[in-house]
Amino acid sequence: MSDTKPILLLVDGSSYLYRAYHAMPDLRGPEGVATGAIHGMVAMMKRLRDQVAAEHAVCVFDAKGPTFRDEWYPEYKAQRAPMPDALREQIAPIHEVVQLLGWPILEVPGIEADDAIGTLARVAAEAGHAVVVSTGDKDLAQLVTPDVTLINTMNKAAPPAAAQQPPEGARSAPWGGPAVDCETLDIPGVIAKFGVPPDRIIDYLTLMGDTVDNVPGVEKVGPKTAAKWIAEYGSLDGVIASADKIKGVAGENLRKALDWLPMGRKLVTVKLDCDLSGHVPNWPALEALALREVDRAGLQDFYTRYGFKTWLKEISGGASGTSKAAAPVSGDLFADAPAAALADVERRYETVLDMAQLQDWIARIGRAPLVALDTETDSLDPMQARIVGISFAVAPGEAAYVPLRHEGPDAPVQLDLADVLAALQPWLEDANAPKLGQNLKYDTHVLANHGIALRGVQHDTLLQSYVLEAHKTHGLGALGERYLGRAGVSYEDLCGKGAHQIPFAQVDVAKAAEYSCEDSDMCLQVHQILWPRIEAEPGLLRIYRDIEMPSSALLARIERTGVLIDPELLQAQSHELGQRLLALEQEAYDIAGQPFNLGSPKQIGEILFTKLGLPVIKKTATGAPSTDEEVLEKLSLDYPLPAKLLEYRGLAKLKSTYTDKLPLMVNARTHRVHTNYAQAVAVTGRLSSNDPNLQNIPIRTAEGRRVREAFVAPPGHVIVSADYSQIELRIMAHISEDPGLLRAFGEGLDVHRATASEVFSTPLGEVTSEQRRYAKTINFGLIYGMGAFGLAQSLGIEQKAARDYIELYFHRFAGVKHYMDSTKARAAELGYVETLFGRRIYLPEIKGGNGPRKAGAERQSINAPMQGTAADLIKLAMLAVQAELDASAKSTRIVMQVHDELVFEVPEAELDWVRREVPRLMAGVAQLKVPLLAEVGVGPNWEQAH
DNA sequence: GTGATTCCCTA
DNA sequence: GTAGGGAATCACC
Repeated sequence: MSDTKPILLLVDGSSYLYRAYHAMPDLRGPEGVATGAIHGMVAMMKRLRDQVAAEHAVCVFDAKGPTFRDEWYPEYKAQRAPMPDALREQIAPIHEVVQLLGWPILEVPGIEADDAIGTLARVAAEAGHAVVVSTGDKDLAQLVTPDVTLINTMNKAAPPAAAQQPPEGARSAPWGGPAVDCETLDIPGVIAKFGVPPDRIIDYLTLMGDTVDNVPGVEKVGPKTAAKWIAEYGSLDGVIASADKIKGVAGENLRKALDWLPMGRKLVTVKLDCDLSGHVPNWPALEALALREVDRAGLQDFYTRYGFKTWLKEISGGASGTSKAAAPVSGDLFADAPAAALADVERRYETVLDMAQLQDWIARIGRAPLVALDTETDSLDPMQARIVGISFAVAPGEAAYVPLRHEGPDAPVQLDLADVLAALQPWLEDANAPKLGQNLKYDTHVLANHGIALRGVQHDTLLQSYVLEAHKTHGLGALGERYLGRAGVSYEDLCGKGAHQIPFAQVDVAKAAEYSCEDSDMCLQVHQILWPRIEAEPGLLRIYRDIEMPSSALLARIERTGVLIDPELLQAQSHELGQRLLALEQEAYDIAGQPFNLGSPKQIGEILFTKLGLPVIKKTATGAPSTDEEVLEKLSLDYPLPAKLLEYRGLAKLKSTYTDKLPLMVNARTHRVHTNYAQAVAVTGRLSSNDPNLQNIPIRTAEGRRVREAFVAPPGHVIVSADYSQIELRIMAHISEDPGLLRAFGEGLDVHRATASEVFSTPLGEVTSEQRRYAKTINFGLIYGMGAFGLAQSLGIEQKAARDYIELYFHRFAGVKHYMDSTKARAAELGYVETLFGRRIYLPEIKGGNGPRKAGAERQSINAPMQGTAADLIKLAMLAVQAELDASAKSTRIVMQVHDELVFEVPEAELDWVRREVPRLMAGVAQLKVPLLAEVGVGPNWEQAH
């Protein structure tokens, strides 16, 4: 594309409407009206203006009502769901604000946005313009010519006039073209993405069809086959001409579709000769489409009405608010607009190599209202990692990197690590010096490894993103991409990956500085976008400020404490397990008549089903005969080998995952095991634990439980375990207000027994253990959003019988039934569910998903509020308990959290206090309509503390 | 070496 | 039926 031609920017407003609506959280303005789509559109239109140096532009929308395609084909778009009300009511404001932002808009009755864009693109190109079409719709790839380029702004944005390099870190597509997420499509780009050139896109779409618009193609033909055929036969006509030569099911389907294809082609072809007179002044001249100045006063009013505080501040002349130095402006009103920040802010990154420079930066971070920091280290293990360098960002674009332990022939002489840390220590440890970072729990460990106690942590972008949209990814690269329009250099770009990875210390200092400064810088800028969004939502603010931020610091402390294990005991168990495995292996070989790998499901399948001819009970996802526990259990009733395999599996699992592994995880310095709690992984708000996972230590079997004997207390101490009793059922009772459940918990009954008593109409005292077991399974099923199928499976009964039980249950516990129905309905309406404390869990597929996915989302909508509220409660409990331990200067330490259980290491002298206070604090974190109950156990090890 | 598959441990 | 982490095998590069 020529860089001298004037640029016309065409925006496919309709395609972005939907995407803005679905991509944005369900934001609400001051009066509770939906603003998510408006917000998304404004962000995108602002960003587009910044990124494309266009003189002329127009935002095109679909008009209401039928178009010529409906006349050709009445079923056109017939499948499409009506526009959601929450979006419909945002259309008028979107039109308004797009115009206020200076854009001409175009909406022509009877003409779809695509056709208007196609026509404008053709006319403009003929008049000597370079045309940029911004759309999320792949169909428009057919418009691409040397003068017409497509960009997809929601994903990736780059000025189209610039040479198009795939972003660093983008993987090559299989055919060697630019990565698919580099969304600038010129002719080579289209070929790379679709496998066919732009002038064959129509043919390609015709073959595939378009389910969204309800245009059929050839059945079973997707992108791969369509591209393959076109490559082979040159064009759709070529494919049609060779239809009888094409083999297989696809060929048959093609022959069936031959009569349809001409109509399909007509429908997917964008019309390039629409009459826009009367809608574009002086059509076909384009002068009327000049991009205008923004209407400041109008925008001010608009932003006020819809509660867009950040933009309001910005347009009212306020700077970013964080920095003395506002972001340098490139002559555009919106240059420091959040969504455009990183691309536009001039970068002033420094590499600090002498003491004077360091002192200067220490002064700057001391003055700055909020500083982002990031440590670079030599290890991913937070307890081992040592600093290689550290960076700070004080304002957008202003950051410094202090290299400390870079090695190699080209590495410059660097400041002494100890000197630098000593100089930084007062600021790092100053609780009144506000700091932020991305996952500062990690940096807290790293600094602690050097004897520095990081304080003054006010924000963490990992947790901000998690609180706002837990279901998305929260890596800094992803955040940069999502909110700043660029991902930045990735760690892999810098260090490589896998076996080829080099230590950070061997990275060139200049590159390391760029990377580290960019990370801190991005973190600061992402914060400027996310923090206002959290602040604006009282529920989310509470979760973030009162739960997640303090939990992060506490988790760092718990991880650092670690837990003492007895490696010798585990090694003895390993040895014993090894002996028994050896024996089992031999027995299995004898029965099978040959040796085979007992660890290989595939080989087990061959022996069991092929050689020995046992019946196949069920198949795996790939169609192979399953050998899982349930299957082997069934088979072991009639055959000897499956029982051996079951026993082998169980013991092998214990040995490899636990008794072998845990001793290897003991930290050489502390002689303890330090897990890592991932705070932003589980969408419901739970923690997860890894390296090692201490949340899945066996308990179900006596065999497995022995592993817990190795989790011990040091001399003079005991292990105390405190766990919430039936916390999720209690939460269900609270939310549903079901009288039966409320009463059962209120009276302190055994809830499963009480459930059985109701369901089976049996007096409480006469409930059999089997009835109780059924009730317990039902209760668990309810928490998981079960259906009859699941219940039948886990009880081993007919689906019909399971359905009867469920019906009976809902009859007796009508409040629970009502809760299930209303939470599903609410989730479908809002697209998310909430915990008692206001944590949000988005369920995108409850609206958009297909059958099974939608059903899955409905189950999540039932489970997530319970699991999530339980997660909130135990986090609050941990904080409350630790606060009390600190306040009364106790030495008792929290050593583990296992979802509804807290494990403590307690000096014997504090045992009485802990037994009394911990359950009291745990029960007191919230006042529900049922009491919370925490049960305490004490022992020399974790097993005996239960 | 890497990623998918299968299996299994926890709340 | 919910939410996680992880080991071993095996086909692939």
